[in-house]
Amino acid sequence: MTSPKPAPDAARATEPKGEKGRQRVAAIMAAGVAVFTEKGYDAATMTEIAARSGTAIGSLYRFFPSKEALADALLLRYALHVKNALAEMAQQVPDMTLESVADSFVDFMLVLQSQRSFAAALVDARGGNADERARFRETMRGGVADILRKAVPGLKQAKAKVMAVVLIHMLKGVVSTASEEPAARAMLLAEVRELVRMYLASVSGREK
Amino acid sequence: MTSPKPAPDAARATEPKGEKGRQRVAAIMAAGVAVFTEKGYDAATMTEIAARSGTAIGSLYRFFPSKEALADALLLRYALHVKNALAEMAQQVPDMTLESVADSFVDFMLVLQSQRSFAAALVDARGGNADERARFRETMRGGVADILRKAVPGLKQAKAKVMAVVLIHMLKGVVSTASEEPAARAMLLAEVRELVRMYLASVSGREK
Amino acid sequence: MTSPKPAPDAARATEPKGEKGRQRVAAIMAAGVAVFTEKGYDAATMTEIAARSGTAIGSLYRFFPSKEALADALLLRYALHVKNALAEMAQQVPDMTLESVADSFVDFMLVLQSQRSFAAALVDARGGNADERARFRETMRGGVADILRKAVPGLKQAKAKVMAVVLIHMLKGVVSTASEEPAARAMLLAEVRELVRMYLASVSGREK
Amino acid sequence: MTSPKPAPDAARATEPKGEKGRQRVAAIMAAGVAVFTEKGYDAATMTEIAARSGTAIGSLYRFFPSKEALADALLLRYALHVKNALAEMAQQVPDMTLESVADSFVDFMLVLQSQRSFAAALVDARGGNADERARFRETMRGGVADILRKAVPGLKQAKAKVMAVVLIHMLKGVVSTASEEPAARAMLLAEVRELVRMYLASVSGREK
DNA sequence: GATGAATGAGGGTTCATTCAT
DNA sequence: TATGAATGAACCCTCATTCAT
Repeated sequence: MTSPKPAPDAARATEPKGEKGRQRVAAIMAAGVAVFTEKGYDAATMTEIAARSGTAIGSLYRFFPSKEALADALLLRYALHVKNALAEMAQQVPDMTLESVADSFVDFMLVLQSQRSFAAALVDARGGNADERARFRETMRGGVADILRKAVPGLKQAKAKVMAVVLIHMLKGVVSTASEEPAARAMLLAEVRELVRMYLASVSGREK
Repeated sequence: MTSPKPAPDAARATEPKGEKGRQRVAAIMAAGVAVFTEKGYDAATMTEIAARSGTAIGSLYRFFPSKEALADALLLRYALHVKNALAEMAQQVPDMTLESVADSFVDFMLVLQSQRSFAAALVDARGGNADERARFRETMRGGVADILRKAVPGLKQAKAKVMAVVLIHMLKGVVSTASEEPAARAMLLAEVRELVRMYLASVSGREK
Repeated sequence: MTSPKPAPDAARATEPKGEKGRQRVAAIMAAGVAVFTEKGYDAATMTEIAARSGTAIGSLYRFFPSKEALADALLLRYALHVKNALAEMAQQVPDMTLESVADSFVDFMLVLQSQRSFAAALVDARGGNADERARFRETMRGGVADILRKAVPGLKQAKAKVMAVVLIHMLKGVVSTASEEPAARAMLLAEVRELVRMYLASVSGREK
Repeated sequence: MTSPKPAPDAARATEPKGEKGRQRVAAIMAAGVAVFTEKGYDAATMTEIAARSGTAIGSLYRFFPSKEALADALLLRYALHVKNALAEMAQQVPDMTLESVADSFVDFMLVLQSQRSFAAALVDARGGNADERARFRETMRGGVADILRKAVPGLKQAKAKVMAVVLIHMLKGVVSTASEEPAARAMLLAEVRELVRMYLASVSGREK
């Protein structure tokens, strides 16, 4: 299911030869995440991404043939990251209480954090390829739904899917807290944590 | 706290003289909402907004001295709208059960719906002035917190504020459902409704 | 047959309102002819055309929304010019000897001259829209064929068409002479003149 | 008159050492002809020429220090080709009738055909060095003029030169036919053939 | 010598904003 | 005051050419 060529045309040139190339690509992607996050897809300029990554504009285009291709590659990488993290989490679910699962979800978002906020700029906005965005959403929902079904025995597939959507949305709130003041932020996180626990607990009861 | 000049420089020229001027401004704002919603802040062009509102580009600039000013004015008007709606809701809270309050919140978002999706283009994205966006957020949070404190006697100010932030985030999920298929959407809405009820109910118990 | 909107999308904005606009368009077209002639379609730059016509680049694009549109408009105008000139010539043919007709063809090219050499840059090269080029060629061939049939009674349609193609090609030679030294040029023109006469005379004999 | 270094700076590095180098150069030139023909001088890219010839871009630049140098070298080679062909033809002229000579000219163009159409991309367009183009033209004219003087005894040098120019132009028409439909093309070729015969015959009479 | 990654000037095009009419 | 033609900075992207390996 995880083919070696994940995205046919997303990042045509993301496979540099030498070590140097890899570093360059990494620098570009880092700068891309930064700029897309700060400015959003439209307002981000390839020139700035090039400058911030210490790359000549021409070089940037050698690795990513278009702005959209760069956004897609970034999104794809993030999607893979998330997918793996969710898969890993899924394996540990059997040994966890429902509460720990809830907390794990929140922690999961906290870890993604910075990367996540950039994803918001690309996924929720008009950034990059629409298919790529849809694919990403599906990956995320599927992964979360899987975990839910393992955490809550007897949970029906359809119900899990719906819950996943709602849960993911709630978790996005975790990321939003980043822009709050530290004091307020701590309280917000605690509140979200509580809410997520409550949500999971409630299903367990309802689905029983 | 609410000074008579809510937005210092948001819409410097929004005070037209005659009836005609008011119509102009209304037409421009309507077109602005439409175009910003469809294309997002960056991709929206002043030229199109002018065209759609039947206004000459020069006239548009007489009323709104910049693209950002237009976005700010739109946001401000929306904020007022929301503020009033929340205030109205606040008055009815005393006679309502907690459950009805929860439902009202969801219905409130469903009513905003279309306007809301445009706000997303401006608030959550980088559209317009940052201060204006912050002000909007504060208005929203304050209004919701007020309602919460009326609905849940004994709820502390600080707690109410935190809950408001979380609740608002949850409610944004209502708007997101607009992009889902009808069938899935109905289920999602029901789920969110349930969650909001649960959230309010839980506080009532806890805070007691 | 000559509809008021000759080319549906060739020069969308070539109809300026005021006298000033007309002057501007004229200046742009003149500069366009000059630059396309000197550099050829590909090497010509919109920036230079703008500069030479004393127009800001943005203004140039108001009148001609793309480089191709400009080339097409130029070609269209030239085609119209040629069409009219040929039509006019056709009317005079009945009263002319075959020799005068031959000379008229040559003179016709001499008059076009400068315009013609630019057309070469657009018609014979890859300049502008392919359809536009094909249309132009057909116009030219049709016009010349008509004249031939009037000048040579009994000339069959098919034969006239073939002759037109050959004749047009010969006449292009008239334009090429422009790059020769004056002395050599005069001789060349005389030679071509003679050849054209001979060509027409020969058909008269053959077709008789 | 024909110095051993015909083109001072045309192809500075066209003298490879080993057999391998010669193959390289041949491959590059072949690819150059192909790409220039297909795309025209401007649209042709050095990268594509390198790729099609299986050469690294760096190597291509070792042999041909610039795009213009490559075009010039190609043109030079073509000029030599034409020169030889004309010289060969010149030797056979004494035993030929004027009609056969005329036909030979047409056949000559038909043989060049493909190569010729590429030359058009370079000679008639702005490809490569202007001097190189002038030199090529002179070569062609001289060769044709020589043949004419052998074919038509008593033909004066100056007259031969003028005729050569006209004749060459007519012959270019042969190449243009390539873009016509087969049926039309055959008729066109026949017509041109007839015209060339007529032209040569006419001089014989006049110059007598 | 061969290679191809790196460079950056320059090209076509858009659009927020201004200002003469 | 209303208008919309005019402006030009800035954007995305290409490609001839260089040079470190």
